[in-house]
Amino acid sequence: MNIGEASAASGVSAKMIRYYEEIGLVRPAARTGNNYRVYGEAEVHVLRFIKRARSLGFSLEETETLLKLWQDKSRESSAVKDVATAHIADLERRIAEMQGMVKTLKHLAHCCGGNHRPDCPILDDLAGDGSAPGDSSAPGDSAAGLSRISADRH
Amino acid sequence: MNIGEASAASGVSAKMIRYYEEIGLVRPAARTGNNYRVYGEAEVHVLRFIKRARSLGFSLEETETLLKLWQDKSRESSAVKDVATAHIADLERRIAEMQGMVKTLKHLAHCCGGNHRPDCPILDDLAGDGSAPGDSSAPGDSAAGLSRISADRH
DNA sequence: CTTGACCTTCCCATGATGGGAAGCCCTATC
DNA sequence: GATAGGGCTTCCCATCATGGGAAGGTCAAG
Repeated sequence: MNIGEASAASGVSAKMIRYYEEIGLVRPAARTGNNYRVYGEAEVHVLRFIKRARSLGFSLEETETLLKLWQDKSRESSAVKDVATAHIADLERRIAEMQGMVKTLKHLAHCCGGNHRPDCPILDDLAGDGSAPGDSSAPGDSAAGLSRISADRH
Repeated sequence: MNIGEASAASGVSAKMIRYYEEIGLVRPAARTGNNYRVYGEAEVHVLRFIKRARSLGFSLEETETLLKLWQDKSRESSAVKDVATAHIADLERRIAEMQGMVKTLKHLAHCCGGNHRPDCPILDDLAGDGSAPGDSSAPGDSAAGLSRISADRH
């Protein structure tokens, strides 16, 4: 199996398969005479394991841990559960963080007329108080165009 | 005000203030004779605006848009509301995605004994079927140590 | 005059992924 | 046999937002 076929069989892009090999997450693939990587069912199985772990939000580092536990037949299931439990806690923390943002934003959006008039509680909140940006001493427009952000996309 | 004071007053690190200037999110600060950046209240106000927008999860690109709207006195509040609404939708999409992960993980963790024995439904799920990694034809351990991931931290 | 705390610019790293160039290999078609 | 196309290789670069740190200039206090 070439890398393209292994990619199709595992759902991991060829680019990522090479990357996983480079960082040592998977063992270096065997090579044919023409220097092509060759894969068997076992390697594809490992790639699918990684793919599944990634889809559950595990980092590559956590995935490495899980992969080692998977291959360690004398593992204790508590070790696996610990990794999963820590990951759940991390996800829940991030979910709560984002839910807080959503709550605030929904409140602000609800209070915003969303019409042709300029008064906007969303901007008022972002500004901290209700004042406009350049009212005290500055020349006014402080955003001079995000050239690097908006233009350098290709 | 030097950059350190502006940083303390705004909550934005000096590193980030320089970066925001570099990418054009904020106007280049005035300089003193010794080439130090100087900031006034208006600039700090802008930095706080950015800080608040970031804390609500807006990207720098979205923040740029909001900043321009803030400074555009003839804006229509609907434009601001549109940005916020799109961001809320994005957050909710990501929250739902993570909640799906949590749901699956909690189910698996619930089914896992978490004891000294090796059988583990979490690993079984990641493996797709119930088989072990190297059972078909491979030499066994496919994770050869994530040297780049685990060792190169400094 | 030294020390320490600032400031400056410049380069590099993160995490996980994609894009793309330059070049080699194989197969199918003309 | 030549050529076209597609797949493979390595290598470099980009993302997004942020931090670390080096090398060197500047300033104020001791």
